[in-house]
Amino acid sequence: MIDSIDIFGGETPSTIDGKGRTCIPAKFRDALANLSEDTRFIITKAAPVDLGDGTFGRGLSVYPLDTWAGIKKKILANEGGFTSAQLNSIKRQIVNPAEECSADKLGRALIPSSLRLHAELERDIWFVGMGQRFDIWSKGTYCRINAQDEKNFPLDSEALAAMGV
Amino acid sequence: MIDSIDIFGGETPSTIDGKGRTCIPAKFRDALANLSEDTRFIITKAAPVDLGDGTFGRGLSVYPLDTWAGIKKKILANEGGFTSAQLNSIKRQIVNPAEECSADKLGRALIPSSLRLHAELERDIWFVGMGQRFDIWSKGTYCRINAQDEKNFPLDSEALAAMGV
DNA sequence: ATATATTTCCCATGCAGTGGAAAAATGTGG
DNA sequence: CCACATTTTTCCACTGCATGGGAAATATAT
Repeated sequence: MIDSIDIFGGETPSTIDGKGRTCIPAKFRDALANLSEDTRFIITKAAPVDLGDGTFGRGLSVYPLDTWAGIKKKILANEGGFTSAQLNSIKRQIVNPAEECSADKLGRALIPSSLRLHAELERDIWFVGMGQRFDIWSKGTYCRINAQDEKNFPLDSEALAAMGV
Repeated sequence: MIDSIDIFGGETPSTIDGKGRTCIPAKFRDALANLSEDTRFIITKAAPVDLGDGTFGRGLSVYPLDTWAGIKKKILANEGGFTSAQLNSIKRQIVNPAEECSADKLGRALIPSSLRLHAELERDIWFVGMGQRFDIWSKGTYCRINAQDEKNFPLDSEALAAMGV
């Protein structure tokens, strides 16, 4: 059973060129085209990941236009029941930085420079399918996140058995 | 689904030159032109942001002429139901400082010196899309706001999950 | 009335973003 | 293992935005 949270999957290494463009992996492009005629998407900041050494790994999240519209609506309607100070903080962190983008005829997209800077994307990057969205990380950051995950929450047989793996 | 609150989006770094001029980012100019033939706008003081150390970050908010007219009308009609002392305070804080501006033929606007001073705009600044308006912050203030947001209300998985992210 | 400061307009320049072509790499089927 | 198709990367040329400076026009002060 494939449902709507299974749209984007898999990890794909890629690169960003000197002008900040990157080739969206073909399977993600196909998934976007599958989902809707409108293949535009929204790029924004991903939730920072605690690297365990007092620093945070920063990356980007990419949503199909409609998916983002739904999320934004929920945030603005404060479905999480936050205080107004918290809600403003959330807006500043992920709603305001969001930018609408699209791929050119060759499947490339320009990552807006402010977001490129935020995620420290220079050359080598990873695309990571996350179900209803996909994330973009610099290679270095993604390596550190993986190492931290392994140390922090090792997947032993117990943990896996609890989920029928 | 794109609606009227999605006009201005994204963060753009820029500068103010020695004459107090700044180039309005092209996408914001386009959005203004899209919205109405009259591309004038209103600049006023933004709501100060608590920086957590007893100080406040001050910036500016920019509204299309029509949008501002609607907001001003609501304020003056006291739709918020404030006491008259509160209402006067609100007027002094954001209605009175408001100034009408426009971009020159090259897309640059002169920020009135009183507002420049209020927001401590010197050289490096950020334009931040906020939906129906956009804000202008000095680079230093904007950095402090972001740092404060992260410290104060980190976007962890819990917070985001509450909103379907 | 004259000097000084402020604002507006225009030009020149550098650089970021856009698009296409083609080479290189990768995957696919025979 | 080879031939072919697709995807990804690199390269180059072009457009348009951003930026700084000079000069004209306007306002303000002396």
